[in-house]
Amino acid sequence: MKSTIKDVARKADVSMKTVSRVLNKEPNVAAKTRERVLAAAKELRYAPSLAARGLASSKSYLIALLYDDPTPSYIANIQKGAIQACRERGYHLVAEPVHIEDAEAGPSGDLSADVERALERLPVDGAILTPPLCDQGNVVQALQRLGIPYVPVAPSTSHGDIPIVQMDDVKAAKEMTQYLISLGHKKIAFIKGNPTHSASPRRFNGFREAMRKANLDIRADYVQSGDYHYRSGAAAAETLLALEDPPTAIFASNDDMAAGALAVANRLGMVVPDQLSVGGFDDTPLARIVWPQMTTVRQPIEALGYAAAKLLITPDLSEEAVKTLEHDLIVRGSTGPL
Amino acid sequence: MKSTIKDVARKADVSMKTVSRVLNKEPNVAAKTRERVLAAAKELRYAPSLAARGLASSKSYLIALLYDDPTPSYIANIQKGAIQACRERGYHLVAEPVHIEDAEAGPSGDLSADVERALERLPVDGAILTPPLCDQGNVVQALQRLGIPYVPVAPSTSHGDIPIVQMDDVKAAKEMTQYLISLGHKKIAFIKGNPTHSASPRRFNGFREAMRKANLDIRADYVQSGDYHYRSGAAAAETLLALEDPPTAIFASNDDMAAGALAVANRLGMVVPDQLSVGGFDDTPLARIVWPQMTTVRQPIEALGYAAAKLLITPDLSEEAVKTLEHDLIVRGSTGPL
DNA sequence: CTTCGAGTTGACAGCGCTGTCATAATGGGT
DNA sequence: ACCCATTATGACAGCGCTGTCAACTCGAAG
Repeated sequence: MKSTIKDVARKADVSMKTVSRVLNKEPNVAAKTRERVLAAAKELRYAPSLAARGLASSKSYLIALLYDDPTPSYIANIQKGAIQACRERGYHLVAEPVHIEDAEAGPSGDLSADVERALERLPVDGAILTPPLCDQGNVVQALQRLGIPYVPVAPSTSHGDIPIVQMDDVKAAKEMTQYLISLGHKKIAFIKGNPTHSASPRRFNGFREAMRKANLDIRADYVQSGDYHYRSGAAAAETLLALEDPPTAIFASNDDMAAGALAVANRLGMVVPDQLSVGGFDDTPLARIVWPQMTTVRQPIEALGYAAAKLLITPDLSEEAVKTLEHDLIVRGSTGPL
Repeated sequence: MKSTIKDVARKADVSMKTVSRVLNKEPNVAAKTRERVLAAAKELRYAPSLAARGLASSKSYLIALLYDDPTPSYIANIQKGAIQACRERGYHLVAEPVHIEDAEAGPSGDLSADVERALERLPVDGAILTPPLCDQGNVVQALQRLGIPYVPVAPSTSHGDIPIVQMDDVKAAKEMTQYLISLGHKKIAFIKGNPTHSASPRRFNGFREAMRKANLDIRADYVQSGDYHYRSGAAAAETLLALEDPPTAIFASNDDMAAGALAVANRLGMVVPDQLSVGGFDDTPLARIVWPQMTTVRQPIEALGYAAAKLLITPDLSEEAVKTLEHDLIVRGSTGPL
């Protein structure tokens, strides 16, 4: 039923090794031989056994995606991109959720144990480390101890010479802010995200830079703290809009919080964007569901996943260590001229 | 560095085979020997190589999750449950997205080719088939041809003797409807979902049954068609609320559409739930974001994934072929007495 | 016509584990 | 004390593939 290399070799009248060479695109195979082998393989519907191949070559053709599900849609997109890159190269993607909470239990780092337990039996060829895991020292150490190459996605901490993929949060936040300023807004509020998330300070910095550059000062009461959840965005907006001199624009550092702000504004009877502009970040599905549809920043999430997997499978030494992918400012109805 | 069975065997002063027996929980090993082996394995931090094990036993310890991403959060939850089941049993989960659209291109079924290409090289021990893939004949055939056991999650079509996991959509929809009726509603509208999705007719049937049972008739203009997206729910609600004799309750067959309905009601200045009750289905994150928070049905999605993976790894012959998991009616603020 | 090297191919071992089967130890019944 | 059934253990082959290295082919240079 299931054909092996041996069958193909016999059919093509060559040695198993030659078949192997053809299948692995090794050099030094006569074109004619290659064709013959390829034809035989095709006819027999031959598919190599990853297990055997892995055992013999100590490669597994497996990439692990390590994550701690904060935002499912984020991971889903990373996964989508990563799988595409894997498919194109004959690899497969195993999903490995890791719970940071577990780690808090013990000082020795249950978290890294979690990673090790999951990966030491499965000899993956590489791991994609998504935020916030990429900033967990013990996870990184576990990976290094196991000798598994990894690519951090959007890490905040430095990873030495290891290549990383990321987007430019600072620049994106700056662009959003500049866009709001260009609409005539001067009283712009900012809702910060969860400080443990590496992107939070970067987004705030982008906001700050843009404001400084435009010579607008940032009032302390215009800067609210949130935790990336809807509710915190709503709470922040309530505080902001209850101020004596409320802002004319709110830039929330993610869509959920922006949606919360939008809902509060709507409830207070404010007309968006005439009386208040609201900007978000991430371009989640929610951004198109709320009314009015939200102006936000589209992260190249899928592309990040793709780039990370690709980097793992075919390390591109020619490229620089830090791969920064482009974002987009998506202008929709929640922002307007003052 | 990496220890093998040989090392453990030497350390425990037994044969490799005995180590293997202990590790695989085979019978006929003296308790004392078992302990010795276990201790040695632990000390050496021994982890079996899945590749070698797979090659020798023609098992891969890999389960595939086949999906065609209609709702990312649905798959994310299935995946979460499935991975948990896998972890508990030393298995791993490989994610394999399959695009139905591709299949529409050719009549021969590019789709099944997609599946085959992905799985024939990776000898997974089983596949979890999520909707809507579980209703695609060619996918099922491809799996059968490859001899890969599979468990369909919430399929609409029959799968013979193959065990399936599902929830009872009919019953859940019935319960929601009965709940609305118990609040005093008689004029209840229903927004149908995408008819190609297997759950759609089931949910409508549940609604119908409950109405019939309560001797309430279903006005034709109270039944709207949607496609499970927010926008279609909004459109349906606009139609419904513009009727001369509008309904007092709207039951949308998923949360996105219910959210659309809710938004329309809010925009029209209707007070929910005083003037209109809205029920959803799925308990997505959105259900808690909208205002008022939505009454909905919580699907046991994660549990479905868990059960499917478990069934694949350890087929429980004692249990019946159809495993129906319990849902919950989650009552929140979007529904109230008439 | 020989020599040499690049290009091409194959024989063989072995990756780490488990299945098979043979062997050894154990223990209860006579 | 002896036998046999049962349980416990080990030797060995081989899963399907690839790495190593030796061997062979062939045209160009000497």
